[in-house]
Amino acid sequence: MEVQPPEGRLATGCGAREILDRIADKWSLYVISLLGERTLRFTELKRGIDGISQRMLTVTLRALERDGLVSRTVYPVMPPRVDYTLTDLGRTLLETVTTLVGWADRNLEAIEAARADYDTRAQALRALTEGLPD
Amino acid sequence: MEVQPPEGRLATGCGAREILDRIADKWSLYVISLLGERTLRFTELKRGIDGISQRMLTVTLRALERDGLVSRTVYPVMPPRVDYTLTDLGRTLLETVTTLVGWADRNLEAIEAARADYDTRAQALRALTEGLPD
DNA sequence: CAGTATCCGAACAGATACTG
DNA sequence: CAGTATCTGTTCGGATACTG
Repeated sequence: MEVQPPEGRLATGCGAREILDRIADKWSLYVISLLGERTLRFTELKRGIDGISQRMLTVTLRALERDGLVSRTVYPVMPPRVDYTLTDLGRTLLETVTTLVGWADRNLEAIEAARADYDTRAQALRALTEGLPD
Repeated sequence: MEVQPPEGRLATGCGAREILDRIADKWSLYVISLLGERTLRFTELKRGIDGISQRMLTVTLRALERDGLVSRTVYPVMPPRVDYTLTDLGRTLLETVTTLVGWADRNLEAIEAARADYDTRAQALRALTEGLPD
């Protein structure tokens, strides 16, 4: 993978925005992270992603499959068995996604502190404005 | 920043999910990317992010400010002037975000090809199923 | 097990009008 | 310039019921 000289600044105007919106949502990030470790079945993914509903997992997996990031293998057995794994393209995303997820994990407290601080200030400001004439 | 041994697997269950959902949306990513280059004013950001509405830019900036990723400086002049810049915390996100945005940019075509392929297969499958008895 | 289908409330996001 | 406020259509996403 070489450097892309003609890129330079962000292509905010082009179709990259739509792509980003697809892959950079919380469920997709977690699916990619988990599949980065190994191939998983539907239920394993569901158990691995706390709080995801069956519907959202299905929707997310279909979108990732459509985008060519995840491949889906159906075994015609009873009970059914479906394996999900990252494609080569999907694997090129893995490092970035892992970094991002790790960042969120490490900076959880800092962000929550910032929020508490912001909320306190906002409330203090509101108290000052309270009952003031227009 | 040292390695975090107790992390190990993904903390999918904890509050990191909510954090990810906040920062990993298309507008936040673009705002962070742009502010990574330099401090910008509201209108400069708006012009730099193609397709964002005034409302969404405001909402996004407020959220990023609340999370302690972006700082907002108001100059009490007329006409008003407000500068937005990344905080130290925000700057720790920059490299990852830049990588992600760059990835989306570079792989636009591959993804669109995958989609076209998927859609073709889906349609072919539907054609086979067409009019079949239950 | 691995889904699909449907319903429905909640959150999101654009358009528009107004303001210090 | 840099917003806020409001209204409204759209999408998201959970709950539930059903299936090969």
